Amino acid sequence: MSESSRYQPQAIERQWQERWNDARLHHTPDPGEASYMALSMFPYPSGNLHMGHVRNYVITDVIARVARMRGHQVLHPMGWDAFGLPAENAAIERGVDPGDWTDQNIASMRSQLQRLGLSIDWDREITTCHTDYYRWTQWLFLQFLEAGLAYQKEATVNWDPIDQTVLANEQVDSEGRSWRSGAVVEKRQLRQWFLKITAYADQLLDDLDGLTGWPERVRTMQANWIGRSRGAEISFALVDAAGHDSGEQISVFTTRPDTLHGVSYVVLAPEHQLVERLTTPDQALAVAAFRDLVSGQSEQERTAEDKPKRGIPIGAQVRNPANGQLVPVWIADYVLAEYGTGAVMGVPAHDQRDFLFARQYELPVQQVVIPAGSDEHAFEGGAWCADGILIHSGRFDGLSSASARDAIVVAAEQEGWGRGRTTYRLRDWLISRQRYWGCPIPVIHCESCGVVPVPADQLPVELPRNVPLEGRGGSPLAQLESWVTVPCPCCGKPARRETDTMDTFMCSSWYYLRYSDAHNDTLPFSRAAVDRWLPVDQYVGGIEHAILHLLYARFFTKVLRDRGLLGFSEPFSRLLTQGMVQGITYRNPHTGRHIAPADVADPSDPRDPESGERLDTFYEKMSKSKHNGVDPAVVIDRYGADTARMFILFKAPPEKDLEWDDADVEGQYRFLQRLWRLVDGALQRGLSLAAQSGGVASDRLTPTSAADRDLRRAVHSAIVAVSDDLQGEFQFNTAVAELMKLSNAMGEHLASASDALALEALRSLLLLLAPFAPHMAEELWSRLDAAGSIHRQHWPQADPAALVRDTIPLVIQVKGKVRGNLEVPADADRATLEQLALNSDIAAKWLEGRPPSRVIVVPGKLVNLVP
RNA sequence: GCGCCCGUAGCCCAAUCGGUAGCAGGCAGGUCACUUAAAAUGACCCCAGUGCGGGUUCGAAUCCCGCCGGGCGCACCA
Repeated sequence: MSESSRYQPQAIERQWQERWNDARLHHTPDPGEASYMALSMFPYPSGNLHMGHVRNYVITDVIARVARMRGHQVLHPMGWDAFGLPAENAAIERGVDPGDWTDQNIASMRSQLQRLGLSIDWDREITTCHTDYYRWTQWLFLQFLEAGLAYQKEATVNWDPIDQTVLANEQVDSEGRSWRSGAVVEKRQLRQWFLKITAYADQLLDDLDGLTGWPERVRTMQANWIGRSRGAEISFALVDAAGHDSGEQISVFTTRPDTLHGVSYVVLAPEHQLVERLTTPDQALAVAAFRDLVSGQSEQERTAEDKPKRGIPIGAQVRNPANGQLVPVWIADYVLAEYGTGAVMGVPAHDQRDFLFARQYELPVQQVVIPAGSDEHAFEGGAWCADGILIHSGRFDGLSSASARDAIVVAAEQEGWGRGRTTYRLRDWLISRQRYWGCPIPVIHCESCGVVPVPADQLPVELPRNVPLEGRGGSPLAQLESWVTVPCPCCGKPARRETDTMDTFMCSSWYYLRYSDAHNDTLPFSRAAVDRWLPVDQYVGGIEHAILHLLYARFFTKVLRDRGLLGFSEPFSRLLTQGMVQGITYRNPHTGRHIAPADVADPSDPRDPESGERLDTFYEKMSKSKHNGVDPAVVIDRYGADTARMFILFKAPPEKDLEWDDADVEGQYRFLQRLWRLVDGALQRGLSLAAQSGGVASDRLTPTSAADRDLRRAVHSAIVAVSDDLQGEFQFNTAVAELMKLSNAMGEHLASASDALALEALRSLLLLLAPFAPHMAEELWSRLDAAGSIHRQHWPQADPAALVRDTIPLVIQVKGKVRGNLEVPADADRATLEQLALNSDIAAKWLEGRPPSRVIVVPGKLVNLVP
């Protein structure tokens, strides 16, 4: 008989974390038949753990723990996405070394993380800014270079004026703002490094169909981003004023070759290379003025949809290859130089943009497609953009749009004026950055030999220390003459190192592979290790990477597969995108100021502490500027990690946003205290799990009383429910609710149950609790004298016999309305159920003696009598 | 503009295949018990008919159509 005790999470959590650590409990086993990799998106080491991190890692931890208990060999690692601008900015602002700053942040975040009781194998920790990691990032870059998938080119690129570097297209949002700094990006012409992601556009798109374990919306977002459209490229021959072919051509891209006979004009992007050459002298001044006007506009202004379309003829004319008709050439602001061929054919009858343009400039509208089974379309509302039947199209008249598209492409190819072509919205990935704190691009520029890769045995190209940083223009490395000048690896003559560093998304595009073989110093990872652990069985992270990181990682995987470095095509089998953690936010609607919750005297009537004005109250993503953040450390200090974990899992389904609520945290804490007292009561009674190695002999589990039976049913239905909630879709919130339900049932029946059944219930409850509240489960397990760590036990199995009921309540409906219940034998067949229902008082009362015209029997559920 | 997701008690959330909307769960609120009192604890109670309007069905939160509200993605991509 032990003394009664109180739940004191601070003491037990610390103690168990140390013991687990000493016992190497979370050490990764050798991979086997049932290998399972659970992975959270690794964090940037800002130095502060926030609630979003906590949610991410707790979710993954529960998944890892359940997988272990189900007998899998589990790899559950963690690392740091450690290159990036915050470290460099800290260096500029405070003069600290970016490497030291980052290492300190990592140390502090690691210890914050460890307080959560995560079952992470820290032996495989990786840090992208350490040479033992980025050496391999460079090595992989050279693989891309060798495969012809990395190249330099002069291009119009996005320049972030705040962060003073270029950005990839994926890193600029639809408003033209940088994903990091929020600044509106500028366009600059620069020579930059690119990875040829477009070479994999088809695979990246087509393989999305196989990613059935991914949220639909992430797949849709990637498909939209890749933006494949199939169509044709068609050449229009230039014709001079005298009517003779000049020998030059304009090539347009269209998805609607079936509308070719309806072309009224051809439009070039104002930046198109041919514009200067084709403009006739009489139009030269006007065209130059128009081009100036357009180039002075931001992309935002230019692509705003409600803006009127503007254009100007350049004086040239071209011949429509399908019907020989001569049409004028224009330039217009709505045509983009970078997409397709930078030129389009104007078909006002069948394209809304062309229609508006033609209206404005009084260009002819020639209808060539009509709705099937109808007369000609009226053009009051706009263009007819759907498919139909061709008219005014010579030999193609009468064909459907779909077959005309094929037929016209065939004709074009045979007659040499066009071909089928597919274009993409996706652009090659711009990976060079003009910043210091990144992975150096391992190439050397030699005047005689050109771009020379740094030989693999000379990797890593180490980032020099003590570089002066002021964050103003140009690559900081370029100023370090002693570092830049090196002998060419080919010819030995003096040459210059590349001074740009890589986009940090390069580092995060392959880190998940490194975990499989984290200490390999001859390769980034061995093929055997990576193929045994990967693809990641369950990946967990925020939706903000739906395109960025997740697209790049998929691209890397496919390239490395084609290089023979790994044997799979997709890196992440299943993806869970967790929702945001939101804090309660108070804002003064007039001043727009955010007020900290601590300064709000009465939350039921929130007032501005200064002016007394009523405040708006809502939930928003936690952030410093809104004063709505909750520090995980404070919560853990007060309630313990188990409460924090339970709350976060319980409060909302994992993929939905979670509203932080202190009262609910309190409630979760109370639940854990209830569990503690429940087990404490069992200890008072003298119960012990010491004698049980594999469980209780089954004959002793045969319930002999109603309380026993109810208890056992509650236990086993909880096992079924929690197991289901953790299978397939993860529903942690309902799983925790099931634990509460079970503890309620145990509170009711445990005292009157036999020792054997009470122990079975306690044992099951703790096993089910273990992934969620690992410290408490372990502590209570040990207090009950059970052998070994609870985290080395098998997940409990439900006994179907315990779920069987003798009788069940049968719902009696009359005309679909519930009119009463009938207690019936659980195994009764349809006919019996029908008879029981018909003979019941309920039937007598509601049918008033008339026999029903129809009887619907749903065994185990209900009987519906339809009069 | 196009596409996708969501809307259930005061609040957060449940509800296999369409089958008793809450003996799923929690928070908040109320009453009572215990206590000198309070906290803690326990027991009980209160609260929606599923955003709105139609339809299909014996039966709809669930399926279909149209609205309203909120969120997200794409957006002059030819």
